[in-house]
Amino acid sequence: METRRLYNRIAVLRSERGISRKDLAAAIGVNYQTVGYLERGEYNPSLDLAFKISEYFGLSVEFIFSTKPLKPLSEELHARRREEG
Amino acid sequence: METRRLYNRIAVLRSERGISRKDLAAAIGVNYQTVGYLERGEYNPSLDLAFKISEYFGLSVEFIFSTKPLKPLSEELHARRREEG
DNA sequence: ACGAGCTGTTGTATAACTACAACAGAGTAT
DNA sequence: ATACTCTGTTGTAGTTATACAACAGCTCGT
Repeated sequence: METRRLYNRIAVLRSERGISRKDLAAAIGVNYQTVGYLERGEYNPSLDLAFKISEYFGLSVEFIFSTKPLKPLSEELHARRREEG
Repeated sequence: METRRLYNRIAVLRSERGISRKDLAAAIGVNYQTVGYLERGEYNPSLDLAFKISEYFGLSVEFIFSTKPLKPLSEELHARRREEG
């Protein structure tokens, strides 16, 4: 299968919560370099790992990972506030 | 990483829609035996493939795949009807 | 200036996923 | 009975994901 490159919000979510790659890696049970690979998009996580990340952050898989480039959270939230008050 | 075995509803969804493994495989761009492996839970899909399956059925990744054994759709729906009318 | 922690990168090795070919069994239709 | 489709299974091979070690660059605090 010609693997599509997927996009994700791991770096942002991690930074928002002020945790290091090592912390996240330990929490989800992978090597800390693996987190780096994922954040840089050098390869995609397995579905199992995607679920672990999703569970850790308490967010859906689709919120964290996407087949299309992700807009910054700040933009999305700001736009929503304008629209809906 | 000791990979967890994940559960999925691929076989049911496919059967509901009356499509064969070959049809599904062609639609999502994998070998038809791969669909068999996934349905039997012999291995987990990559996140990319999980997204393709999700897109194909128009259902969320979490609806199709789960870390815990999935209740039959019939049971879940029936229970909901009882509760909510 | 120095040490400590975080990040990016490179390299090698193993495990997991996917492709592909081949065959057997069950079911269905002709 | 024969042909056909679908499914389950086995085997081999290639690609991708993960582990682990090592090192360089950066920032921050001392």
